[in-house]
Amino acid sequence: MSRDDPPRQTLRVDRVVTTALDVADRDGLDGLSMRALAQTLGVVPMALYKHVANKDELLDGMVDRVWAEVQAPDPALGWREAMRRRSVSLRDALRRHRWAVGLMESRMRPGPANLAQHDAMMGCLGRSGFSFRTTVHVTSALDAYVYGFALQEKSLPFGTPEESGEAAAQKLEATPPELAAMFPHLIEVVSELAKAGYDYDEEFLTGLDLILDGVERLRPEWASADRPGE
Amino acid sequence: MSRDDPPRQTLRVDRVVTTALDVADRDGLDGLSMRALAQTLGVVPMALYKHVANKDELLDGMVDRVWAEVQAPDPALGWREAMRRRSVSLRDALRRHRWAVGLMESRMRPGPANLAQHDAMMGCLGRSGFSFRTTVHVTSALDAYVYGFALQEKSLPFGTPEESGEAAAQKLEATPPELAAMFPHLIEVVSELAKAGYDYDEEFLTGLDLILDGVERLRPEWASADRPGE
DNA sequence: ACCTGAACACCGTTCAAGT
DNA sequence: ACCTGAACACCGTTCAAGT
Repeated sequence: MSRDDPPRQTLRVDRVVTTALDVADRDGLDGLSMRALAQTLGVVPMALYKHVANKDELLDGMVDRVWAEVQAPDPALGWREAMRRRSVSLRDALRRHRWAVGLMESRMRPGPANLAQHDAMMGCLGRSGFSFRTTVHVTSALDAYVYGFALQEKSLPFGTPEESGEAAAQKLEATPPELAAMFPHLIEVVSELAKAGYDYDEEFLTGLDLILDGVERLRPEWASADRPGE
Repeated sequence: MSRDDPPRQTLRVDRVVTTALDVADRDGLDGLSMRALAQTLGVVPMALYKHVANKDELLDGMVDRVWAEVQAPDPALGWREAMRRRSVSLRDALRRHRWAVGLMESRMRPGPANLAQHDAMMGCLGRSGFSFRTTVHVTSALDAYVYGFALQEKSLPFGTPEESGEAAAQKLEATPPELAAMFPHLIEVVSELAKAGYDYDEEFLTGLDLILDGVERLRPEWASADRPGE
């Protein structure tokens, strides 16, 4: 645990993690090898192992960086707006770092930013009158939704509604008629999408608000004041 | 495209994919190397390449097997029960094949079972009076939720509520007091969980029903008969 | 205190042969 | 038609050595 003796040391670890994020953002998780990272840093692969114990510890550090980018819920906004913004912020972070989606909840040693983020969630909901049980339900439902949405979004031909409409149209055109005949309902929806385009932002917010509506009904009545004030 | 000339051929591919599923279920996606798979099949690694073009095509086949395990929505049940059961079925499949969570929607060439499943979704919702827009919203919200839930569940110390309560208790005990002081709300929730345990099934269904409630309100009024009958 | 080079046990995949 | 062996360009990581 010689983590905090010489300040230069910490600085180096930071640089390694920062560069690792850059590499993963650009080349994906597959493109992030210890060797490739070392080369980007202008150093021999083995030099990295003075700063991180192994690749897993590097990933821990990277994931906590992403957590640090997520805006904590602000109780001053009222629980609903606070949850809404933090969910949007989490999705945004996962869009900036697509490689992270599958890793955010799977780390066995959650970092400080991760803990702080979850503590803020619990605090915000508890203060707003949610019971322990309901707090857990809300967190579970919201997080599942955001992770799942990010997971789907990650691999789809992303971009503007126009671009995704275009992609749907091409897919449609490339579909042989005998296949189209087998899946008429799917074809119908895809051709609607080809015309109308697909707006991920709008889609995300629709589902998010749908869940928040549901959460509202889980809330105990005695905490009916929507504004904070403890 | 010599996929269907000799029946022996197809049989072999099936066996390769089946075995690959077994290996991945047991050893995870990391444990599934072409070399390990070959060894399990009692064959030299290169022999596999007569049956699948490459590892990616193998994964395509594996993912479609998982899709085939997912119960298609049955319009005879009414849209709500149909959606509910298919969501539960999808989660179950993802629990049996934890390696699949990140792959279900990321394949560029969706297989027949995948297409059939999505066609059934669109058909069921369309028949129940959902507009094109709403059909897309419902599918997006439900799927995001199921994938995200499965993603979280995948890595958590799974098992019975008692086991997860136990795990929470241990985590709590291992937390140094100065860390606990920094995250009081989180600690509070975890200690509640340690007492009460965490029931994943109940949690999943709570969120699912919350979303289905929300979907109900998205439905056009003119389709108010809840039973099918086209 | 930090960096290096050689080495080990792995990957997916190509290519030229074997039967 | 199917299987094989050797090889190539990669992995993460250990270990002994260098400065």
